[in-house]
Amino acid sequence: MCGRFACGLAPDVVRRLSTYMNSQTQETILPPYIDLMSSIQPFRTSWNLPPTSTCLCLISAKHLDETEDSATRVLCSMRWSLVPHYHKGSLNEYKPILNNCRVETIEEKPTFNVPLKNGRRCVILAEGFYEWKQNVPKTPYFIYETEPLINEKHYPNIDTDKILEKIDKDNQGKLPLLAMAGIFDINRNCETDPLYSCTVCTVDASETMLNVHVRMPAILTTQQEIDQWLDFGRYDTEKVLPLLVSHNDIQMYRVTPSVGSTKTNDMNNIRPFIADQNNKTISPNRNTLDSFIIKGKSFEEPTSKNDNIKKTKKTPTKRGQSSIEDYMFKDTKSSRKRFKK
DNA sequence: CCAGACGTTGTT
DNA sequence: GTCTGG
DNA sequence: CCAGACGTTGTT
DNA sequence: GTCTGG
Repeated sequence: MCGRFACGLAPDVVRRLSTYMNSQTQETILPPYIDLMSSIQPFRTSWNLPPTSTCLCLISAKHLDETEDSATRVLCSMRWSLVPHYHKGSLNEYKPILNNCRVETIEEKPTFNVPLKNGRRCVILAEGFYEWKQNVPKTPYFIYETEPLINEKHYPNIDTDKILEKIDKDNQGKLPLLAMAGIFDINRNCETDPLYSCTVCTVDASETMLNVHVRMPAILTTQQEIDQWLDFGRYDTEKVLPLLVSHNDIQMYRVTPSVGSTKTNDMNNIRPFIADQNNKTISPNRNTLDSFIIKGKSFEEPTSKNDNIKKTKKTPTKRGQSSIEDYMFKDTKSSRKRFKK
């Protein structure tokens, strides 16, 4: 499932990271950014985005301009939590919080199938998402595909070029972005007309994800998958729904319990978190990853009777030799797996 | 015909 | 327990 | 998703 | 808007 995520990168950075090769023209294109939520609730960079907040996503440009080719992409902001096209009245009068939609039943639910028939598919961009393991006390994890930048000196409020340089150098050019498949709709009855809102498609948890939860977002992993998911002109529903499968090429670590409150929206949320012997919080404030390692703390799973969580093997950490990998769940198997219903 | 629903999650 | 706000 | 509130009256 | 139930 996906009920909270992080996107602390400025729209301009996300835009630059969304540079793509147009499959029709073979041109490298920097997509335009269109803040569709500017008059309602403009996108704000945050490491703690809950349902109903404004997020960033990619859609086909043809949704906004009929004359555009459907392979052309646009980066835009939308409300996360679908407000269906049929809803009448104000935004807040719509009670169900539709932040997720189940892939298994997407075609039998009118709320999702109608936008789907209109090709309203989007890709919601995040550095990673959070999941609370439902033990006592419940413990939050940050789940991601590519390691995010976790040195606050580098973003969000610095020069875009410098961040890109940093990603290129420290992240081997891998993009610290997760592409979650989503459905969006347009509501023209609200006083906030038109309202663009989206929902994250969910699938059964993959092996790695099962450490924490039984559902997970459908993640798109290649430019080809993103191309097909977005290009409703060339790929119909039947062709693209099979793209939405459990994905196992993810990593995760525990994060601070303070991520529970949406008031806490700083970068500490996506740093590895370690509890002390009494399971009390060691505040990650001002700590960099290195300072955890220097304290010699290991990644400890909370234990409880019902817990069958896998423990990561712990090797004593030496100063200066440890890396973020010491705090991760590791994948051992292939990146993809299909799970039968 | 009109009225009313239209959803996911987790938990029991 | 249930709703609202973020 | 989680956290936090959940209320009225009269008076300053 | 569109489907289901009465």
